[in-house]
Amino acid sequence: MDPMNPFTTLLATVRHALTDLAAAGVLPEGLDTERVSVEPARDPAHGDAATNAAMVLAKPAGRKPMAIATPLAEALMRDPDVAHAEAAAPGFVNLRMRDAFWQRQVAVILEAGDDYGRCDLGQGLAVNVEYCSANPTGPLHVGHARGTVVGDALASLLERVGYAVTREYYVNDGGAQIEALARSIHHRYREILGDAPGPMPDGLYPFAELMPVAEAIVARDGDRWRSADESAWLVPFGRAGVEAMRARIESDLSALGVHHDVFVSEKSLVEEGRVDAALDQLRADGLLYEGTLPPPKGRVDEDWEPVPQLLFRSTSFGDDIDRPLVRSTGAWTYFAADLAYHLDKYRRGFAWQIDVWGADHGGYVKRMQAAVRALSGGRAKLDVLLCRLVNILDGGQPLKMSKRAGRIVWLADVIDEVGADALRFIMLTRKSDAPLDFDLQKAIEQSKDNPVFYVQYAHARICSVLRNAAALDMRAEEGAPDAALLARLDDPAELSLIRRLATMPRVVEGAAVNLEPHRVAFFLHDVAAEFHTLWTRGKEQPTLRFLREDDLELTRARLALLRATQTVLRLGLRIMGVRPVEEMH
RNA sequence: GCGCCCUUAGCUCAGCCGGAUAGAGCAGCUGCCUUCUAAGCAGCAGGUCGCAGGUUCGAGUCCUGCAGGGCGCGCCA
Repeated sequence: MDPMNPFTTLLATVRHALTDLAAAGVLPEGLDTERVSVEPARDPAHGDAATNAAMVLAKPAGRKPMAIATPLAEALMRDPDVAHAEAAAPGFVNLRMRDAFWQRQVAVILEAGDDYGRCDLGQGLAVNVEYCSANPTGPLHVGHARGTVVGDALASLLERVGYAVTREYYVNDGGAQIEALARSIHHRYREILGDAPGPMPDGLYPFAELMPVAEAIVARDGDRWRSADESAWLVPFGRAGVEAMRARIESDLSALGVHHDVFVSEKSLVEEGRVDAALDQLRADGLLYEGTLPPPKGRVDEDWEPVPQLLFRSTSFGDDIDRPLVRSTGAWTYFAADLAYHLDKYRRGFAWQIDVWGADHGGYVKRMQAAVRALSGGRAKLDVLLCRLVNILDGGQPLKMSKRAGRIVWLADVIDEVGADALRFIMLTRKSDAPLDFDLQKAIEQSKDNPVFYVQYAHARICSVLRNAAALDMRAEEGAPDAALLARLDDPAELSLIRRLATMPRVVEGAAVNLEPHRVAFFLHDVAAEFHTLWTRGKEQPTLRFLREDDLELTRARLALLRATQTVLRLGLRIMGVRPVEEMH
């Protein structure tokens, strides 16, 4: 039960009325009211809210829906907050609440302050959100932005509804890509020493950001690695590269306002024997075997050779095919290390794990979920949020990145140009599995095509009025206003805005349980729209202006509404990780 | 061939664990700046919700099939 959510209040009211009807013999006793809900009315003509109670209970009660809806409406009419209740075919009960019910929400918001929209849905349950997790082989580029922003907003959202959230980053600091990093740095190293080693070979990293790493090695070690055997420098060069790139990535994340609680190193897991331990556990459960996988069907693969491998029986947990754990080189597969990592999360107390991945890893979801189920004995759950690739545009023209040619748009550069706020907001304006265009020009132009400014403008306008109020000595008071004062907020546009604000708790809950942070962005857009409407009406009709020197009481009421709106915008933006601005430039 | 995701207005997308007459932005058209910031507002126009069945009192939403698009399909991450 969430006291800040007026719709849960109404649901309780409806359930109470149903109990009364049962006591009066209109309904059977002991009906299951689990499916009864109260939702905001889509059409204002239907009132403020509607309940499906009569339709849901018709069958179990053995009554026609309208035979329940009619007495239910009568019972609800007795509630002092209900202005009107009526049954409507095929069995809705439409509720219109008294203005005071909505006006009270302004006080609820102001009393709650920063805690508005919080609830205990999560009941303190630990959840681990792993996101970004880019390989430490280079700085973050724009392609990393979406998953990073979505993961971070999701983490904030889950915190908001009462989960104990850990933000985590998995560092793939082992394996072939680190060797490639080491070789790339060695190539730069020889360049600096004047060896003219030619263009960066395919498969290595050609971008200039590795130069400082090589320079640091020259400064420290001179030319001692110049003609040394690869086996001598591969490890130290790789370590230097990982160290430098991890620092750079953390700085990129910091510029974006993202701060992970935990970084877990894949290399450490392997070195500590955690992979062996995870596989031992699976082996003990009879989930490992030596076998040969069938070749992929309908797809010609010249190189395919049937080879017996160590396999994990993931098909027992819903996967399509069993998965290999050891490469022909004898090294663990990435999946094997990931098994150890997810077991580690479970051991650290996370029965709920969320991974945010790029959509190109979609084929990986089933096996990882199977692994988490297997390793936890079915006690842990893994959700995977897939983010589709963002189309980067520059003035309407697609911008193709090419890692081989070193044509990469670095995240830090984008943040410098458009700002972290615009970037984060735009990344949250689409469902994560929907395509998303990100146009650098539009974000820079700050034109009206840029959605972040619409919301920030609303917040800035409110701040402007509050400043003007202070200048006119019509200062908004700190505490929550009383009912008599709030009763002055009786204009339809004001009440409409209040109703919108009051949906924030259910929007936040819905966004959290469905793992869809984008809903917050759409909600804020709607709030901003209602506010801009009210503002413009004040320009057209002076009696609707917020600051009325001829009516200080009304002014105080409207300032309270503005502060409540400001609070909702601020908190919503905070979930998205976007800073509210106090004025536009 | 198989798996996952997607298909809603001219374009880009919302649509709240099924709910009443499907919404927003952009593009187009018409209005609104001596007045708290016009980066805004009001209005007009625009949709067989890919197609066909099914479940249900009720389907854009759930199920099945089909079509189209995206991603992926042993020892890359």
